[in-house]
Amino acid sequence: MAATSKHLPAEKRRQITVETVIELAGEQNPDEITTAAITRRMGLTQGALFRHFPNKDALFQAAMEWVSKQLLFRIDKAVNAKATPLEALKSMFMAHVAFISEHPGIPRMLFAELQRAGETAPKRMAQTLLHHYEERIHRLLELGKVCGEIDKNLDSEAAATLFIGTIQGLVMQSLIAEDVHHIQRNATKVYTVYQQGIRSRS
Amino acid sequence: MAATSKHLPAEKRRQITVETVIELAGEQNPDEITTAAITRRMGLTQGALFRHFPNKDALFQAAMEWVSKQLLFRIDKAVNAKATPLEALKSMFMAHVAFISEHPGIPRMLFAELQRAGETAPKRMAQTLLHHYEERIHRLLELGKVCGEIDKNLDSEAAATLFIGTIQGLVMQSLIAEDVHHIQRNATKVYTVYQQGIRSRS
DNA sequence: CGCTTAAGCTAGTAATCGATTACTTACTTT
DNA sequence: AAAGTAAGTAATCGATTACTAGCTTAAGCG
Repeated sequence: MAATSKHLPAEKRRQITVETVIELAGEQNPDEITTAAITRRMGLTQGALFRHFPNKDALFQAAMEWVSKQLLFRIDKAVNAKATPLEALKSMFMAHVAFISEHPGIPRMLFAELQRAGETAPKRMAQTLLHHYEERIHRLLELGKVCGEIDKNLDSEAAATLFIGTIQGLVMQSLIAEDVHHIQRNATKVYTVYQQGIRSRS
Repeated sequence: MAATSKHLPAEKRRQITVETVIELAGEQNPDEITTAAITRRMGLTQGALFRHFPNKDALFQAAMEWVSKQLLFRIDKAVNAKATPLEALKSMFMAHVAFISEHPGIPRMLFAELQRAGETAPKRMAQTLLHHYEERIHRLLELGKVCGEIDKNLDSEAAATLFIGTIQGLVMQSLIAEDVHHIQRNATKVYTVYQQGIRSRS
C-alpha cells in the first residue's frame, strides 16, 4: 500500500495495473470490475488505463499471464523441494493454497474466465494453465505408484480432477462463509481426506 | 422446445422464464444474461418480462429458489432409496451429477451468485442452499461412522467440503474441455477416489 | 535551463442495459 | 356482445460502460 507516485514508467504501471485487477477480483465479481474502478484504486483517471493497454481484454489477458507464470513457478518450486512424490504432492497443494490466500481473486478470475461464452484470449490462457497444472499432478501420481506410495489401481486422471476439486471445495467454503482466511485454516484437514483417497492401502 | 403460445397465464410464464434463465446460464456467463436475451429466447419482447417480475434481481431469486427446491428434493429422494449411509452418500452424489447434467447452468449460476459483491437475495439463497446441503452430508457421514462404514477418525466437516469439491472439480473439467457430458462420464471414477478417502480402513 | 516526450487529465462518444410507460391484443365474465 | 382484465408491444429514458481525442504536466537529459 506504499503510496506509489503518479507518472510511473510504462512497464511498472502495467505491472501495478495487473496487481490491482487481481486485488479487486478478491473483493467483487471479476466480470463487474470496471476500468473506472481499476484506475480509481490506483489513484488515476479512467482514460489513463488506455495509455498502457489497447483494450480491457488485453489487460485481463496480461493478468491471466501473470497468474499462470506465478502459479506454475511457485508449485514447481514447492515440488522440487521435496523428496518423495507424496510429499511433493502435498507441498504443491499447500503452495497453491498459500498463493490463493495471498490473492483471493485468482480462483475467482480463473472460474470467471472459464465461464466466458466465446473464444477469448484470457479464456484460452486459463484453459492451458489448468492443463499444465493437471499434467504436473498426473506425473507425480504415476511416480508415486512406481515407488509404492500411491495405490497402483488409482485412476490418475480422476485423482487429478479431485485434486483440483479439493481446492475448489475450499474456495466454495470461503465464498459461503465470506471469509478469505477460511481456506488457509482448513486446507490441511481437507487435504488429509484427499490423501487418504490416493494412498496405497497400508 | 414445444412452441408455447403467447399469452400464457402469469404463473406459467414465470415458470418458463425461470427455466429459460437456467437454460441460458448453460450457454453463457450468468452475469451476462440480459433481460433482452431471456425474452428473445421465449419469443417475447424485452418489456414483457417486467409484467411478471418487479426487477431482474427478483427473477434470479426465483431461479435460485427453483434450484434449491429441485436439488434438495432430488438428493433427499436419492438418499431415502438406499439402506446404508455409504450407499446413500454415493446415491446423493450421482443424483446431484444427474441434476446438473440436465441443467449445466446450475453450478455456474450458484458460483456466480456466491461471487457477487454486496448482499443480494439470490446470493443469500445460494448460501443457505449449500448450508443445507452440507448438513445432509455431515449427517450421513456421522451415521456411517456409527455403523462402521466410515473411518471414525474422519473429519466430517473436511469430508463435506471435499464432497462439494468433488463436484466442483468435475464442473471445472467440463468447463476446460467445453463439454457438458464430461461430468456424467467421469463422475463414478472421481467419486471412487473420494470414497476411498472416507471409508474405514479394511 | 529549456526542450522533449511519456504519462496523466478532461471531456467527451457510441453502445448497451435495466426499467418505465402509453397503447394494443387476447381471453374471461356476465 | 359489452365490459373488464391479463399479457404483450414498442418506444424511450437514465445510467453505465469501454473506448477516444485533445490538452496539460512532470520527469529526464543535454
